[in-house]
Amino acid sequence: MYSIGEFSRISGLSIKALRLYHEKELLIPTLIDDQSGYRYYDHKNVERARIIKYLRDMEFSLSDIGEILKDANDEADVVEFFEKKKKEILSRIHQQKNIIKNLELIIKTEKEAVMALNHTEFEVEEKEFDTLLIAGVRYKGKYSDCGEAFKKISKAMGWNICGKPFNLYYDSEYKEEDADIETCMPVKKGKNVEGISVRELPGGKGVSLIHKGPYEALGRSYEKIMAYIKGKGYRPKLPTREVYLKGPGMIFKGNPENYLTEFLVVGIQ
Amino acid sequence: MYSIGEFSRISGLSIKALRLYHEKELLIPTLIDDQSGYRYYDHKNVERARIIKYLRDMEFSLSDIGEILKDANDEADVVEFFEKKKKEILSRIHQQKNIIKNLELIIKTEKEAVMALNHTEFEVEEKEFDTLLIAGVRYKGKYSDCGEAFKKISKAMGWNICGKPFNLYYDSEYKEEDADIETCMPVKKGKNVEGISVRELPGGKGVSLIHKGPYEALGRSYEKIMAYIKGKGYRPKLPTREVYLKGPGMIFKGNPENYLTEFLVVGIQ
DNA sequence: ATAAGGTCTGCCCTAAAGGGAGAGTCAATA
DNA sequence: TATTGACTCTCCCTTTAGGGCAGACCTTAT
Repeated sequence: MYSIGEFSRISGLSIKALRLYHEKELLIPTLIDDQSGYRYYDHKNVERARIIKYLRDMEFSLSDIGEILKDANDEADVVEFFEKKKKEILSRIHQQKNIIKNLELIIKTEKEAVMALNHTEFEVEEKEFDTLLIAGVRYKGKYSDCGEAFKKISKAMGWNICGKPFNLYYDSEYKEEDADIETCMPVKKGKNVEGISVRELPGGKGVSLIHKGPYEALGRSYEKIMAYIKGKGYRPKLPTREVYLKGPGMIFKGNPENYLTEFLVVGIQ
Repeated sequence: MYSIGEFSRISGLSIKALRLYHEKELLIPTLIDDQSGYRYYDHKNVERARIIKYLRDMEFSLSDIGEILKDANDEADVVEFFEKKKKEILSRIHQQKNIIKNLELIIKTEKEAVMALNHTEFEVEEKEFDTLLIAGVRYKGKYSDCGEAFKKISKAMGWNICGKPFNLYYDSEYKEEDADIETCMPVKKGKNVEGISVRELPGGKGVSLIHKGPYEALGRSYEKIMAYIKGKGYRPKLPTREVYLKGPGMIFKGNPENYLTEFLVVGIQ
């Protein structure tokens, strides 16, 4: 006969747990002293304690364990409990993996933004651009309409999206209203659906300038890149691109002073 | 201005949750009517509610969310929270995968036992046996000593074990005490360690008989297989094998009437 | 006898709400 | 204006599997 402390050391279950299991009638001491109320356990309890501990380690609830111990005398009878538990855990894992995907998306976005902030001088650069598969929605309207277009593309393309969102501007002049805009996202694959065109955007030689700061001040950087192009005698090809490297995030609006936008004129001659 | 019910529909948070978030000062209504105590929300609360819901979906605790909303104004500031959360979830997934492994082990064992119970007639069969890589512990003693030997092998071989445990009997006669026994488990790979020999067990033509019932009654099946061998004029080769297809399980002792043991005499001539 | 240490019950605490009681409030209708 | 029905308020209890603590009681050794 073991006192509760000894039995706790034997079974690896805490005293509190043993008292709880007694209360829930999962593990009833062999003897309870009438006078003192002391619980005494013997070797027959060891086996049952081992089973309970094992099932707790498998994360069965106490009520499940109660049912298992009540209904089952043989491993064969618990298989259905185990199958059910397995399914539960698998679906839990699935859910957690989705969360991780979401977390990683934001982590990655931020890391890239920090890299961009650290490693560029925000000067005009000439670069070679690859052809890019994109999903785009083209419309005439205002810049601010692009939010809705992004939502539409996100919904339609889901996990196929593989890069930063951007706008293509088809007007050769600056237009406040009624501008000819195509809102785009790079994709791995995808099909044309109502209003969304999936196609290749040609690459080639181009110039790039990263703009740091609020969107209201984009004009200055626009002038700068155009002045560079003119200075070099290039003839810019439409559409121009505006890539939103870092803007208002999925969670916070963020500080507009840290927004990063990349102007691209691809296909200079 | 929205009442709590309207705001609940807008934000997708339950009324109970909104009241809780108010109490925890995570989401404070724009106006609280002095007379009635009614909470009123406006559009400025919508954004914060969206963030809170998003973070709850990522399974952040309310206190974490409080810290995030207090300390951070920008996505960049939350990256460390996200990294930490990601680590937590990954370790949780790891743990759950281990549980699943354990569950599957028992499920598989039981399914195989059920198959064995259904598909054999418990008659002597002649079969061809493959060579088997095993880890074995050899000793002189009683049958009941094998439990400890199995524990030793399990501990040393871990996840390399790939089949049912069995004993090899090297005595040509039945011995109660001081029998020459080798306790074995099939393994995928492994090295000789103190007391455990990892090697190939030769296969070949052999006879098999499955015994259903308690170990005490093994004698009858032993006689049966020996009678068969004698009747065919085979000369049995030592050691004989006793494979424990289903015995007392990891959880329950089970019903001995359903224990399954396979006798094998491999290498008949 | 006394002291030390073990054990008892009972109460409160955790996280994130959900459920319900009983009272008060708002808005529309008769 | 009165009433009705739908909302909302606060307060309290419940969930899980125990942990922590207080004050009382018990066992065992010296």
